[in-house]
Amino acid sequence: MAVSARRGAPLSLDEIRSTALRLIDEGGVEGLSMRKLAAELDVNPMSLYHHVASKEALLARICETITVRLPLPPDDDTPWEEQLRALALSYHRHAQQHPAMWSYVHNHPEFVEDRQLPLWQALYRILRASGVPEEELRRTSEVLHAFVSGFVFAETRGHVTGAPEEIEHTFDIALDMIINGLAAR
Amino acid sequence: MAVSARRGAPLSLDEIRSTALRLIDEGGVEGLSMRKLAAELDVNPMSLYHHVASKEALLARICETITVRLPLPPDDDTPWEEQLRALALSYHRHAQQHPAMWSYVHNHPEFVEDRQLPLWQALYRILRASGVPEEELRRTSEVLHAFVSGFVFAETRGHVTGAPEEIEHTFDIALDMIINGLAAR
DNA sequence: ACCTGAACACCGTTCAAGT
DNA sequence: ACCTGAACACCGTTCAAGT
Repeated sequence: MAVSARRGAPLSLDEIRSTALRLIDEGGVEGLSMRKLAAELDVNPMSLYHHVASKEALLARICETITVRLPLPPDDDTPWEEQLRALALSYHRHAQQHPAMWSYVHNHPEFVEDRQLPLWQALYRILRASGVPEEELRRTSEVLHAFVSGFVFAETRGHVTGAPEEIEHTFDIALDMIINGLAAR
Repeated sequence: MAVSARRGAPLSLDEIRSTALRLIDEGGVEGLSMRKLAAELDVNPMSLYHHVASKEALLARICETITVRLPLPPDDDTPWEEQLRALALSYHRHAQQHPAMWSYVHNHPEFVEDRQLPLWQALYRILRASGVPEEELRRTSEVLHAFVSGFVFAETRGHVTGAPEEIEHTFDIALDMIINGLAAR
């Protein structure tokens, strides 16, 4: 039987992951170290490596979990403009909840590039509804994602100025530009 | 007189800066360490701190120099659409020359947020020509910058797929969307 | 004025050993 | 099976000492 030096339950991947996300929310990704995480879990640093191959692998796991949690607009018959807006707003809101982790995702798009992810499937569906031809879906979705995540990232970094309502308004303007640009295609 | 352990000329800020930029071009910002930089300059790591307050301060200096080097479209009477396109293309080309450093700038927009910088002055001028009212200049320029640098960053991170010509085409589409979105305002 | 060596307080991770 | 301690190869930076 494993001897836990700290409490009854043994260390679990889930516990590692959620504690790491909390520390990241509090102090940024650069503030997370395997040693601090272990201390927070009241465990030897090396114990973590029994559940996770490396720090990078742990961050990849966290990327997965927050990406999967992103709420998506329902597939109903509301106009595509509204659905696209809803998707972008959901992304925005979710990023504001975990800004440091979304910055990390933004810096490591490889963790989110799988086109089978619900995020991309939803975006494809909405773009099809807007009239984007099948062979342009990939390209157009890449552009839109770059725009939205670029904006959200800039906001996270304090590069969008003004009071909160003003920033909200700026985000609306950004969305209008995207939607107008798509419609004028 | 200072005793240089390595050669005739004493260490200079310029030499530190250009060598650091070269190392960053070769191995990314995360591949740069003060110790490696010192080794490359054939100098004791601590000598660097006589010319630069910290690693962060050095990176800030490098941000400045590459930002200033960005070529800007001339202030002539070509249509605003063309000038905006030229500015974005210049940004794009310049970022491709120093991708790692531009990624760093993207992650640290505070080094580039001074509105007196030629980059912003040029963008303001072009947006005025496009009919954006004075009180919307800041907001609109923030959105455009977020879009363009978001796209360029995604490309740098390999998140825009396809052969080089195809990526070029995707960038064109992105610019069309921005210009159409602006024109439809 | 400019440079240096030793030292401090951190990292991520390997490896052999414990239960 | 799970956990640990010591150790390795790195960091950025402070500080006192050299010329």
